[in-house]
Amino acid sequence: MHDLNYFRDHLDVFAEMAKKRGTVLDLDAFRKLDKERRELITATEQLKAQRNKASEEIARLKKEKRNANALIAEMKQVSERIKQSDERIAELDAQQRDFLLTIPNVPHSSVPVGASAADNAEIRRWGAPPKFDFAPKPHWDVGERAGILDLPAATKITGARFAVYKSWGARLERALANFFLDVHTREHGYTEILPPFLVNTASLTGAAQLPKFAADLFRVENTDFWLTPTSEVELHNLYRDETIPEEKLPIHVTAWTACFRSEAGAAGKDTRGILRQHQFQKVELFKFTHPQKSYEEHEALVGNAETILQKLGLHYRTVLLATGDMGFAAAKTYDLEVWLPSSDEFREISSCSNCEAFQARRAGIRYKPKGGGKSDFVHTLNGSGLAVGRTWIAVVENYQQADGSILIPDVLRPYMGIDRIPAA
RNA sequence: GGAGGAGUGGCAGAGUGGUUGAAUGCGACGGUCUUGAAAACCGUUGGACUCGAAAGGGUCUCGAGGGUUCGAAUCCCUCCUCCUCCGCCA
Repeated sequence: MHDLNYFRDHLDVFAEMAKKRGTVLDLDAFRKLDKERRELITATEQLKAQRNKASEEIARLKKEKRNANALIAEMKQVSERIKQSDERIAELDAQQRDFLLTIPNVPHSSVPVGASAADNAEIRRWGAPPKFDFAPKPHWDVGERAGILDLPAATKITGARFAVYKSWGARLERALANFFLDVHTREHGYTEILPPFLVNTASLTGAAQLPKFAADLFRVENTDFWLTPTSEVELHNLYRDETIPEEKLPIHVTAWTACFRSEAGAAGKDTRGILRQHQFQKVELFKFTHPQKSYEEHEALVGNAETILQKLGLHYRTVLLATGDMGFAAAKTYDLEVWLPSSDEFREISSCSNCEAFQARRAGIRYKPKGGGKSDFVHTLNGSGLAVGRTWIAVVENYQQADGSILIPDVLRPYMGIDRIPAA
């Protein structure tokens, strides 16, 4: 959500931004609503001041045992008017809030302008595609052949877009999550968090998933609980409605959770295999930073995620998303795309965003400057470090062998206890 | 799930309809004293929004939301959270 005053004073900036992101804003309606609201607030506060003064007066008259009936009668009228105004103001507030909540963040000036993923800018590549003396198979083939992935079983138990991992496949998933957390906590200085997997409406609104993206979420019936779509929600809300002393910044946290997404708009997309699931695991990186440090922290965060891919020896590229391809809350986003040899393409495995004060404002997360002074909103950053399921795919595809076995990258061997998943 | 109890400022803890945004204590900050520190003493000390160039005004805020009233931290209703006991349970 944007700062109301800033928004009001920079409507042209937002019109321009909407154009870049490919949406339209009804700014005339906003102007009208805002004008009525402000005038009404000013008038009502004057009435309240009058009432407060009269209340003191009444108290004094009563103390002196004098008659205050005339004043009380007058205030009765005033109170009635205040009540009506307050109701109208509440209506206008709600309308204004609803409007502001649906406006996306303003892209940073370094973000390429463009309507779609085609306009994204490749920043760098690492490594090289592995060479095969046979045609590499897609992960569902490799997984099934090695007996580590059972999709029919998942369909029976739950339905489409769910997976059952078996034997070394289950072990690999667990090994990856542990490895990620160990690197981020031991080498990158993040504090490990294990949060709830169910979150409430306020948390989702604070993290900018609601009200706009309800259709992408699973909700638990008859409760205010939703299945978390990403632990970004939980980590962000760790400090909701809190003011953090500046000397505690930056705060770096990481969490492993399951993530649940309805994939409402993805019918027919990536239906084979486990690339796009209703449930997947992810290790998330999250930072609360001083506003002036957020862009250097952003680069560092992307580097933290890249480190994982490098340690695993997986070929990948780093992409700067264009305005039209960015998420709602982001001001700037890098995606990491890992090489999948079966389809000869890069696929997203991490998305690292600087949301600046956008989420912090929605959730009321401030910092108090060292020398005193006015508190201000922190900047928040999030990134996958990494998506576990997609890393599983990348390892299985990139390290598959002609005989159907799968080599284990060196860094994972202590976690797996073997150096190769045998062909079944 | 059943029965009780409680939610007040950074913390502890008063306050049950009228100059109470809130006593008092602790903490924190500034000062006096001291070679330095402690102790003692003096003073300052929530936040959000808003009008104003500033000085300085104003509104809101005692878990949340509603209600009663001229006026609510105080009375009523709903909800949330925490604590105690019982039951159930990984």
